[in-house]
Amino acid sequence: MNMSKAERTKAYIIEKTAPIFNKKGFAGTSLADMTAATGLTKGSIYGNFANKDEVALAVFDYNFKKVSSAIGLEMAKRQKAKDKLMVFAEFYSQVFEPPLDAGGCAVLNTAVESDDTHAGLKKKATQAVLSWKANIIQVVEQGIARKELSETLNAEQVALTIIALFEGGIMIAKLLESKTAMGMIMDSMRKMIDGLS
Amino acid sequence: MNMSKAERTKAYIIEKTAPIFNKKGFAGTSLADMTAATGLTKGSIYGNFANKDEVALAVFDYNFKKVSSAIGLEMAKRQKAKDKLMVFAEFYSQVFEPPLDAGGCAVLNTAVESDDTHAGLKKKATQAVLSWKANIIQVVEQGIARKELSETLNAEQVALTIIALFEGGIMIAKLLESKTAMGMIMDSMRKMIDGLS
DNA sequence: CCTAAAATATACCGATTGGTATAAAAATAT
DNA sequence: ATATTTTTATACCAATCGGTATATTTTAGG
Repeated sequence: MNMSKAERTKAYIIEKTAPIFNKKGFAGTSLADMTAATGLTKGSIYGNFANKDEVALAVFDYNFKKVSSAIGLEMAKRQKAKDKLMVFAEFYSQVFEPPLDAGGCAVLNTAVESDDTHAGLKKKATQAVLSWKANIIQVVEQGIARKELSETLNAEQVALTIIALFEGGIMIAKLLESKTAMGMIMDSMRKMIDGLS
Repeated sequence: MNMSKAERTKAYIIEKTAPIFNKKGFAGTSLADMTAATGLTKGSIYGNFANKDEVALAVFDYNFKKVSSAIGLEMAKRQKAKDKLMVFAEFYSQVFEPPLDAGGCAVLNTAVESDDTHAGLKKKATQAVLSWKANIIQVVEQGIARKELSETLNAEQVALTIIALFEGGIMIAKLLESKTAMGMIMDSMRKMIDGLS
C-alpha cells in the first residue's frame, strides 16, 4: 500500500479510538483516553488531526462505513425486494458480537448525543440516516416496479419504520442486555416486511 | 405547602437543570452550566446534593415521571386495550412541543449515554423501560382476558415493538428535525396495533 | 425580636481539560 | 549516505473540571 506514515498513523488512531468514542461519546472521550488507547502522545495525534472534533468525525465515518457496507453487501446478494429489506431484521445479531460490540450502533449513539450539542456530528448522523432511508426507498420502489410490491405502498414510511425499529431495538437490547428482546423486535420487523402488500 | 427551603431549592435545581441534562447529557453538563441555569452558586447546589450524579439521577426521575404520568393519565381515560396502546402512537407530538421540547425523550437520551458509562443512570433508564414494558404487557393481557385480543399474541413482543418504534422514531425525528417523519412512523405503529389479531 | 440552625455564597483546592510551541526522532528523496 | 522534510515526543499553557472548607446570610422557632 502507498500509504504514507502519516496516513497509516491517522488510520491507526481512528481504528483504536473508534470504540471509545462510540462507548463514551464525544463529550465523554478525553485526549487522555485517546493517548491511552493508541499508545501515542498528544503531539502525535495533533500532528495528524487539527483537534478532537476532527478525530470524532473521522471515527464516525469509519464506524458507519463498517456497518453500512456490511448491510449493503448482504443486500446485494439478494434478489427480491422483501429479501433485501429483511437484511435489517437479520443483521441485528452483529451488534452484539465483537468487534462490533464496540458500543452499539454509531448512528444511534451519535444522533442522540449530537442533536442538541454538536452540529458537525449531527450532520454526519443525519446523512447516515438519510442514506439508509434512500437505500430502502430504492429497494421498495424497485420492488414496486417489478410487481413484487403494491403501488399503494408508501416507500418513505416503510423506510423510516424499518430504521426506527432497528435503532429503537438496539437501544432497548443494549440497555436491557437482552439479545432476546432484540430478537422479538426484529421478528416484528420481519412480519411487517412479510406483510407488505 | 409544607416544603422547607431546602426542599424547594432542591426541586428548583432539578426543574432548572432538567432540560440541560437532557440536551447535553451527563458528561456534557458542567457545574458551571448548572449554576448558570439556576442562578445559584456551587455551594448552594452542593448543600442540597452530594454531587453531580445525584442531581442527574433526580433529574431523570423528574423527566421520566413527567412523560410517564402523562401517558398513564391518557391511558386511564380509555377502555379498550387497542385504544390504550394507541396512546403511544398519539403522544409523540408532545415530544416536539415546549416545554417538553427540552431535548427529546429522557429515556432514550439517558439509555444511550449511560449504557457503557454510568451504572446509576443506566439502572434508572432500565427501570423506566421495564416499567413501560410491564405497563403495556398488562394492557395486552387484559385485552386478551376481555376477548378483545387473541390469546396467541405475544404480549412482551408487542410491548417491546411499541417502545422500539416510539424511541427509534423520536431519534429519527429529532435528528432530521421532521415531525412528518415521526408521523409516518407513528402511523405504522397505529396500523400494527390495529392489526393485532 | 432574638437566637440557633439551616441554607447559601465566597474563595479556594488539586486534577484534568483541550491544545500548542518546540525539540527530538524518524522517514523520505536525492 | 546525507540532507531535508515529515512525523512524533516532551514540556508546557491557560481554562475548566468536580468538589470543599469556611464565612455569610437567611430561615424558622421560641
